[in-house]
Amino acid sequence: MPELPEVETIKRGLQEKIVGRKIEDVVYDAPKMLLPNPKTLLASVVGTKIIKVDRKAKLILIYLSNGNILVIHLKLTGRLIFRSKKVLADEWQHVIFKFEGDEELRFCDLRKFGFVRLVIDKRELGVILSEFGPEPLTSEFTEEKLGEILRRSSKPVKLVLIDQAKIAGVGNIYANEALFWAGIQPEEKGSRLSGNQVNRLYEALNKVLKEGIRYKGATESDRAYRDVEGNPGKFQEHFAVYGREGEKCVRCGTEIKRIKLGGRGTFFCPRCQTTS
DNA sequence: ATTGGGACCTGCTCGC
DNA sequence: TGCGAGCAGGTCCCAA
Repeated sequence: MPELPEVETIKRGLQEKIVGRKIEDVVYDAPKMLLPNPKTLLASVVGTKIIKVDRKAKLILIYLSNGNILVIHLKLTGRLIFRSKKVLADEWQHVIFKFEGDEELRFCDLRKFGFVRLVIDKRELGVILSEFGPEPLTSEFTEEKLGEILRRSSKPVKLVLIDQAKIAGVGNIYANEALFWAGIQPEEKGSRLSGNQVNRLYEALNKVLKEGIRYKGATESDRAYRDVEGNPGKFQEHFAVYGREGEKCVRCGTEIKRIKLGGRGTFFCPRCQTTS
């Protein structure tokens, strides 16, 4: 579910709500979501204060006063919802961080693929983060860099975009949308893109990621992404191709097609998106 | 070396 | 109405 814009929206919400709070307790009913294991994690977390919240790729990073860091991945259906302890339980809540005072943070996840991982220090965190490619919307990610990444890849361009080791944070929705706005067919090999296509793809990626953030993420179904207040995003109202198989292209009216690439649904306009 | 499939889980939607 | 197949925003692991 959550891709860069969704996780960024959650990060911003958490910065506002949980920084400075002291964690009084952690309760859970899904031990597999706590890494390396619940005992170790609880021992290091209970009693600490939250110093800082950050994001890298699709990971939420929560820095604690004892130097440890919590790394959270929401996978497909994870949510982090900040509530008063008095509010009725949320659907699928499995790990709850209880703060001193009236509030708590609920990690909800229908499919339980998500996890909270205890990371000991910045050195260990560095090892984890070094696996990721450049972060879009930062100075690390230039058009030249994107061109270099694509040139080195014989895979379909869409698979390059969602490969976290190559580019951080882009997932299925934003890859589909960016390729539409760039006018590139998803199966085209990265190495075959022209300079002009690379330029368009760079601009399109920036455009859709920024829009995703502006609309506070995309919520496709009622069991998917929510922000920290439990509200859905709005970017799904602006999808050009994702989930629109059989509907008309917003640009030329041609029917949107759906194929499978790397096992995942891939949507595109057969007329607007070409293979050069 | 790439690629394809299954696994991890749960629940909704669609076709028969 | 019931039932099975297919699908879902992510990622890891193994086999061909």
